[in-house]
Amino acid sequence: MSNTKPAKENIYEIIYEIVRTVPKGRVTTYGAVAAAIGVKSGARMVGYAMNSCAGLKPAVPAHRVVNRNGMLTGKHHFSPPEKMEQLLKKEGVKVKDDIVVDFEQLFWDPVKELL
DNA sequence: TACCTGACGGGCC
DNA sequence: GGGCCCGCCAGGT
Repeated sequence: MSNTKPAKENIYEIIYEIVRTVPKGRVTTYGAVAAAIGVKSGARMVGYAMNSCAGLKPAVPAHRVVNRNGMLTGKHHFSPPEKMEQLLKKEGVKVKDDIVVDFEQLFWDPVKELL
């Protein structure tokens, strides 16, 4: 059937695809990705998907995904956790105190781009 | 099988 | 203006 909504089995793949669509030097939020997949208030699910993307190929730039406050809440899930801010800094994103500097300026809305 | 936790967000008091 | 609570979905124990 013309399922306008993808099977929940693809939800994770959709999330990974969107996260991979984030350009280098930019960052997005869980809520933005959740809204992009059509799951409102599903930010939790997005974060959970990130945890499942560890060691997944192709690699998902989960380090470009931060919470609404621009804080690297999921850095503790990296190995080592410093890898997250290291990658961000390496891409030109300034991170201080586990928070993305000028986050709103580097914020990249997948919904806006996908539209 | 059922309960609880978990990378969050938003609304309400 | 700040703090607290609830809601979402899935996976693990």
